[in-house]
Parts: sequence; structure tokens; C-alpha cells
Amino acid sequence: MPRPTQAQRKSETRTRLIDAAAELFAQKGFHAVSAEALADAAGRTTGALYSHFGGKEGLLLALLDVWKERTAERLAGELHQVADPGAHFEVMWRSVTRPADDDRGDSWLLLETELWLYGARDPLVGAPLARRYTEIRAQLGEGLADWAEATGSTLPYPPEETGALVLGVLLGCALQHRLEPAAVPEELVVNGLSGLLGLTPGRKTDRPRKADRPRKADPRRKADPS
Amino acid sequence: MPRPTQAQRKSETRTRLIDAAAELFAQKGFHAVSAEALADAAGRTTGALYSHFGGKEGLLLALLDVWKERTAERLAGELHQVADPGAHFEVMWRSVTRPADDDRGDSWLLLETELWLYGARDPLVGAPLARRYTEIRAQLGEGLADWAEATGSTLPYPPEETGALVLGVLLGCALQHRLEPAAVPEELVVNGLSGLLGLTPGRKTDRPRKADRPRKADPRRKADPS
DNA sequence: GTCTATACAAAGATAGAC
DNA sequence: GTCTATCTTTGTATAGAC
Repeated sequence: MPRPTQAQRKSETRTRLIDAAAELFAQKGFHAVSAEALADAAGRTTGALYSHFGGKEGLLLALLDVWKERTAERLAGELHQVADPGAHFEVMWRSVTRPADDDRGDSWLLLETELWLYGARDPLVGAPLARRYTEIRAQLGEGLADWAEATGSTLPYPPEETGALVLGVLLGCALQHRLEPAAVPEELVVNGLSGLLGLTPGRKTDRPRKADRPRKADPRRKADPS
Repeated sequence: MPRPTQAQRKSETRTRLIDAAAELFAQKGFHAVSAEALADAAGRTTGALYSHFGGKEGLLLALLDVWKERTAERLAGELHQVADPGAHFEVMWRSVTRPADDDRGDSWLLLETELWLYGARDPLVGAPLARRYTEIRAQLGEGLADWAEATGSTLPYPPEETGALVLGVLLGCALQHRLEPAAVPEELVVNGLSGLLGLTPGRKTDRPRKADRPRKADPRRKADPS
């Protein structure tokens, strides 16, 4: 870009600031990041930040919009290859727990939680955030319903509710995984999701749904508190 | 208490500050609460806060300890009546989503998330927090394993992993519920948890699991069996 | 549209009196 | 142990030059 126009520079500044916000909000949290730190990370100054977004909160809202789009794209991409749900869940789980591959690798869960927390306290953020979650549930649930329809199987819940449960497991397990990875092995989550939807857990192969009970691991050697 | 001793007053101040911290950290978030606001809410001044805890962070750590105990007690209390898991899950779900009954009513999820977020960023908080989650998983899993043993049924996963999945569903669904309560009805969570553990879902309503289910993209209101 | 400089407010933290 | 008073740092936000 030898000659960036004004419009280009403006757009570039917006992007830079939003990216910096995604990074820093995830890493340190909204309130722990100063406007100056954001501007610095974006290679600009606070003046530019205020000019574009009116302040930190405006930047957060803009970030939320971008975040919405990115999530939609990512989900659509991952849901596109409609393999069996087992491999499917594996991909989703990894996309939620991946260490630091791309920019929103490990930060993803942190930013997600940061946004949730902010949204739970401030309706101005909570409303669009709630809409976003609804869209995720819908995409997730309809993807699975499509798969079920294609394979002739049936899901035990309607699509939106299926999406809620799947998203719930992924989120809740990811939170635990972040603090103690060993406590939530990938296989457990994948099997759990399969079992949740009435598919046979522990069996990613073409096993009929209730033919055999899941591998009832029988390590009953825990302390007996009686 | 006509004559509070020094020790009593000291203990009282600690308690007051910790309670205020639980309340305010949940409501506004750690960084959004000033030391003065905490002291005010506790009926003390910042001097007392620094004297007791050395600062806001020390107060957070103390709060985490208390939080651990309270969670353990609460879980133990709720797990004690070993009815069937269905009613069991119902109680747990309600304890996680209750509006504002007692002090840690609605605030519970907020504070929980706030602590998680802080812990994910700061190992000093993350380590004890991780231990706490491990204990919760253990209590949860062993309670269910006990029940399974008592009724002769078998769980598809070992106790700790069962606890991880159950806690995951509860947390992940609670996060969604907070933003959009209608999207995560209680029945869905209870049925989901039952299905997850290999128990028959849909048990609360004596309706067979595949009774009627709206097709994908069917805007018809789903049959709400209640 | 962006930068420099700065006014203004708020928070963290401490010293010393009681 | 607790309070009052205060010091220092940090952050928000804006005004005006380029």
C-alpha cells in the first residue's frame, strides 16, 4: 500500500483498535485496560480512539459486532462439513480449547467470558450478546438437526434446545478445562455430547443407539463415604 | 452484644469486608470497585481494609477461601437428600439460577464468573480456584456414584468425570440462561442431565422421548409439555 | 483524521492520631 | 485496630495544532 487514502487509513485504524481491544480485553479485562494502552497497542493515540468510538465502551460495542460476525463465519465453516457428530464435536471442542494457534486462540474463552460478564451487568451489551447466543444456538441446533434428518435418526430435543445443551456443555467444560485441563479430557466431552443427544457415547462407529450401554468404566475404587 | 471485645470487632470487620466484597465484586466486577466503596459498604474505612487484607487483591483471596467453604457446605447440604437425580438436578439448577433469594442469589453466577476470569488470568487466584472446582467435581460425582450404587444402576463415566460433565452442563446452561432465560428452560437442563448420565430423559413428563418433535426450521411453537 | 499536551477526576496506598 | 488526612499514580476526556 504505497498510498493509503484517508478512507483506508480510517478503516485501518478502526480495525487496529478493535483487534487491540480483542487482545487486551481478553488478556487483562475491560476495566484493567486503559484507553492509552489500547491506543498504543494499535499504534495510535487516545485521540484516535475517542474520535472513532467515543471511548472504551464504544470500542467494546464495536468489538462485539465484529465478534458476532467472526463467530457466525467460524461456526458456519465448521458446521459445513457435516460428518458424523462425533468428529464434529471434536472439532468444536478443539476450537474452544486450542492453546494459542491464531489470534483468538486461547483468548477466545477469556474474551467470551469477559463479554458475557460485561453483558450480564450492562443491558446495552447484554441485549446484542443475547441475540448472538441465540444465533449460535440456532446454527448449532439446525446443523445437528440436518445431520439427524440426513441419517434418519432423531434428536431428543428440538433444534434450538439441542443447541442450548451442546453450547452449554462446550462452555461449561471449557471453563473447567481452562483451570485444570486434565480434569476434562477431550474424549469425555465428545462422549458426553454424543450421549446427551441420544447417540451412543464411546462409540463413534455405526452402532445402534441403545444396543450397548456406554463403556461403563467400572473404576469404582473411590473412597466410600458411608 | 453490649460489649464487643477487640477480637470480636476484628472478626466482625473481616466478615463485613468479605461480605461486601462478595456483593460488590459480583455486582460491578473487581476492577470497577474501589477500595473506598468496599470499605463504605462494610461500614469501615480503607484503613481497615488495608490493615486486614493488605489491599483489594488480598480481600479477593480471602473471599475465595470463604467462597470455597460456603460452596462445599451448600453442595453437601443439597446432595444429602439422595432422592432421584431428577429432583436432584432440579434443585441444583435452581440454586444456580435463582433470582435473588438470599445474598448469593443472582449474584452467585456473576461472582463465580468474576472469580474464574480473575483466576484464569492470575495463577495466584487460579490455583486455589482450580482446587475448588476439583472438589466440586468430586463431591458431585461421588454423590451421583453413591446414588447409582444404591439403586443398582451404573454411570457411564467414573465419578470425577461425571462431576465434570454435570458441572459443565450446569455452568454452561446457567450462562446462557442469564442472558436469555426462555432459551434454557429448567426441564431441558434436567432432562439433558438425565440423558447425559444414561438415565431416561423426559422422565418428568411421562411422555416417551420421541413423542413429537418439531422438524428443523419449523417455526411452530414447540410442544411444551407442562 | 490524527497527534500533542493537558485539565480533571478517581483510585491505590500510607502516615500518624486516637 | 481503626480512622482522618493526604500523597502519588493512573486514567478519562478534551482542546487545539498539524
